[in-house]
Amino acid sequence: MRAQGPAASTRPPRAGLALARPRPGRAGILPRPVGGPPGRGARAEGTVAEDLRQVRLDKLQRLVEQGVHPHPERFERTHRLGEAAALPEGTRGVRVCGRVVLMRDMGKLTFATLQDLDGRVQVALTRDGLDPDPERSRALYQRFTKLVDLWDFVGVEGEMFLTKTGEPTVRVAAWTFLGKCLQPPASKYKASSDVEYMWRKRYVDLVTNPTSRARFKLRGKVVRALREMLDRTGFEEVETPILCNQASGALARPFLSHHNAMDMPVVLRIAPETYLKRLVVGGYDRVYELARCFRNEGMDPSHLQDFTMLEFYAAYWNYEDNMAFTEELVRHVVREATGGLVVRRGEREIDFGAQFPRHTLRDLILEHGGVDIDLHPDAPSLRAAIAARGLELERMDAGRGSLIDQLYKRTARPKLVQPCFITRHPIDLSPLARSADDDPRAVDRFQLVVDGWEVVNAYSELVDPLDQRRRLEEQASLRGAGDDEAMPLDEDYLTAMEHGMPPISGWGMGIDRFVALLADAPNLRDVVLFPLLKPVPEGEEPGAGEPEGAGAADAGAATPG
RNA sequence: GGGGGCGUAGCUCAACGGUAGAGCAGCGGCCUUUUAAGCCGUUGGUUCCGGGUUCGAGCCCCGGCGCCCCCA
Repeated sequence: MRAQGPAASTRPPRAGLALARPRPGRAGILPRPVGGPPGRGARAEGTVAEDLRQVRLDKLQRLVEQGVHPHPERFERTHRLGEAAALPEGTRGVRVCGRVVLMRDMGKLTFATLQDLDGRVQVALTRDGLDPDPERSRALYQRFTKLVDLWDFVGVEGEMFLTKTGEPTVRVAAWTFLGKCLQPPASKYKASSDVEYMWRKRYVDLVTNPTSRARFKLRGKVVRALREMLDRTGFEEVETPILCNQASGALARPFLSHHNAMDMPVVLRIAPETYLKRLVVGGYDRVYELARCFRNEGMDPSHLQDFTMLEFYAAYWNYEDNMAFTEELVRHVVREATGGLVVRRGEREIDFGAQFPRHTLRDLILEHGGVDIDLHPDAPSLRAAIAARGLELERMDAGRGSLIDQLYKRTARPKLVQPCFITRHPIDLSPLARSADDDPRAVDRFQLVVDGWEVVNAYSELVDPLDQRRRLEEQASLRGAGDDEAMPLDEDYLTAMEHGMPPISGWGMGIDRFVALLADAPNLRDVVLFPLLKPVPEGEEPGAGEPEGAGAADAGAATPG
């Protein structure tokens, strides 16, 4: 606030109105210790950002002094901004509101562009057009040009007209202040390309970046279309627990937490699967859940620790019924959400219109990796074959199922660009899937892979409680041996199964992945509103330079070493 | 875990180891049809943090923080 005019140091508190004031402990008092570094003269207090903020606070103050409420309670609009922009010339009584994102002040005429989540419209204010009385009109006009900043909210009322260049515009007869932006706006027109900034400050990203707005709009459409078709085909939506006693339904490590009142450990679910299957026991024969799930695992562009999975279960279906349904469902959603069946992804085009080809896992690995897994019924034999091909896998000491999985991910999956189904997974990797009638080592399972990403995973469910117990015991022993991805034994689930299950086919889709595919987003975090990031102590950066002196007291343990 | 990259004004970005700059935003002024309006003037810096090398560091070295990408 140096040389910033008279407003800098005077901020009389407004009686009655809770006006924001500068955060305590920020600007102001910066006692220079005696032994401070030479050369750098006494700095004025405050950063540029704080100065800009103060300018806006002062404007808000002046609005209040003019009798304007700093936080009005409502504004009745007749149209959203995009709707208004489509209105015919001459439409009267148009009331619209939104954020001011552009302003062009030409003295006695000012154009501003208002923006909301899905549209924009230009408005025009003139010095003489805001009140019959010239004096009052001028005052209202200046209130706008002097006291409204970019990113403030305003409402206007007026008539649609076309400018010389044909732009639909509201000729403003009256305007209302609706909210102040105290922070200096990020940008007038250029969206940030810094992903960290986009993720940490999503609210800014949404204002500046039309691509982001489109992605989240697409996400909404995808979810709506999924729900719509499931509801229409007789599925019931339910909600099952996120906090659980044990993690089951997938091979993954859970997040751990603790329930204080019950003094017991809890985990966050890694999948809703076993709960939904309990519901099938209870009579829900078509059931689904849009389930937030949590897996405490490594991070990469196609994995989130906190993600959304859609699971559904259909009694009396097998996995082949489900594959047919999946193809319909996916096509329906792609068409509803994108308007077509061909999706551009980077340089590639992905065609959801064609029949999805079906491959067995064995064929894919044979084709791309040169190993025939059917010739190697046990781990040592398969391991030798892999080594003979000169392939290095991350966990060569793993069991046969895991070796197959690694082999597939390494050799075949990256090559699968167009949508395709993969079937016949090894039983070791599918402890909850029904084994194939013609091959006890394989299960009745399929995955849908698009552009190298697994989007859907589904199978004919294992409904035999005795077989289930054997397989879970196997998993439990793996667990005992240190594999913390293996599944723990879930007695309650086994008991539920013993009450009887019909044939079931279950299905799961990674919503974030599917949306990212359709949105051409390189990273799942681009389709999650607020992805988890490490915190950055923002603004409260202590220890500004002086190692000794009074300022050090609040520094605490900010920087070790 | 290994390798590579990024971090400079509110925002987007410059700056051979030699005085940290531009555009936009902000502030003051002019301007009644602009479209990232224009013109004149002007303010604004902890170069992510901490050490080191050097006469001199945004740049080189070491350590740390945050983020991205790739590999196992």
